[in-house]
Amino acid sequence: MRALIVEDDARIADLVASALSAAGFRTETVGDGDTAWFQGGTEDYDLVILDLGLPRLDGLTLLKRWRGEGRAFPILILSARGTWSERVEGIEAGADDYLPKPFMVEELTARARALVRRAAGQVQTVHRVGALAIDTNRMTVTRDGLPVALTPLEFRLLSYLLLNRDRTVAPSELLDHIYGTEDGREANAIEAVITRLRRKLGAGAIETRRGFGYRLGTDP
Amino acid sequence: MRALIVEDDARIADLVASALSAAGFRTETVGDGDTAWFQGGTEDYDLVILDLGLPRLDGLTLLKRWRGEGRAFPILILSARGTWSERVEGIEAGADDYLPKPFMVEELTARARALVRRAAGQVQTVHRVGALAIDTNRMTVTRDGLPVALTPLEFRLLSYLLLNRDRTVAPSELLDHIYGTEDGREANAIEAVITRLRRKLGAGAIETRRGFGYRLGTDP
DNA sequence: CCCGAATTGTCAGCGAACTGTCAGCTTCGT
DNA sequence: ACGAAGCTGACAGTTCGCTGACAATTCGGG
Repeated sequence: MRALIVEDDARIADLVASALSAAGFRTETVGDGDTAWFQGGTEDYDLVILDLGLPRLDGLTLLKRWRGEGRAFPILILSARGTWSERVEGIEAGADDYLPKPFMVEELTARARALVRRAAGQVQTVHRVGALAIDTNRMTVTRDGLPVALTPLEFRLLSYLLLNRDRTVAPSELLDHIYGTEDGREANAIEAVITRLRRKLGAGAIETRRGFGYRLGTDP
Repeated sequence: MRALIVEDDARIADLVASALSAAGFRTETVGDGDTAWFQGGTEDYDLVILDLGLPRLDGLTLLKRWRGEGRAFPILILSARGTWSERVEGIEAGADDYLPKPFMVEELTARARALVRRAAGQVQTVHRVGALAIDTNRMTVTRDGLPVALTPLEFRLLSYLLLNRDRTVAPSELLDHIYGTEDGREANAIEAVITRLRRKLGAGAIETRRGFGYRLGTDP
């Protein structure tokens, strides 16, 4: 889960970032509208937290432009001015939810989760790769139709490979994405997880490209 | 099955309309209280979805007027402001159910179906899961035919798992849905309720997927 | 208004599952 | 054939979830 935080007040940005991190998101923060426009236009996020009072490019304008471009990520608006008409305006412009400041962090994380769930519920979440069927919504995996029990870490790793199944993913990249920005594990940790995954999914499920990294196996 | 959707936000109205259509309803949408009052007064519906924040005629007033006229269709209230007192007020005014925004469309359709069934006098609200029979209308549970006494909290938790029985529900999601947006409990509170439920329903009734969450046991 | 019972949140200890590390082995590319 | 990269089994530290006990809160009745 990747979240973009668009907020010029550094204190609030930090608050939001730590709250979302605790809720399982990986967060990136930008402080002005121009940068946000660029980031949101080129990267894919699962959630965007958008402050309306921004320097250089107004939040509402930014929102409309993104939607005009067909960007579909869920957007949650933060605003100091909590009037009803402004809320309606935000929703009409394509926001998915609206939270007036000041807010409780619990409420923020609760709504963030709800948004992501809602967005996820509307897309097809079953992906087939060889003999595997991976349901990212129910968080289940079957192999030749039989359910396979994965641990959370294994599932996260598999999901990331699935998300990038068209290319080879370097171990260092896996380290970055599977774990938060926490303290560093030895690179070998990834290999251990790969081994455990292969034991459960079959040897051909994940292929190694020596010197580069891993990718989902195209065939058994 | 004919449903009237009273909602001024076009995006939400569309969402609700498509969800109900998929659930087998014929839908009509109106965007303000006056028109709704006319439609609901002259036509017969099997279900009305009512937004409280309406232009021209407030939702609650509309509801009371309809009931005062003897209109008996089931009414499901949608509201952004999810306070408990408001919910009580809506129910007292004659609403049959209440759903706070943001909501999941699955939950909406599930409740809509339940309302219609209830109104039709078909007591088809008994769900069977393994040895359990759960009556969401009379709020009773039997295990192998013998009644089981659940506390309100236990029943709410069980109901939510029942509503989402096809997937694994994260503890944090349970926290969000079982309790209002009230002050935060420790996550451990959920575990305590689960333990008490298992003692009453049998160990296999609720299964744990470590690291992911809970789901209703498919079999003993 | 007070008392007792039922309900429900919190805490601490325990056991099991998860996962990082290490050491030795295998495999691959040159 | 050799070295580096990757694999894997074993092991141990840590986390996660379960549960019994207790406390706080709610609710109903007298």
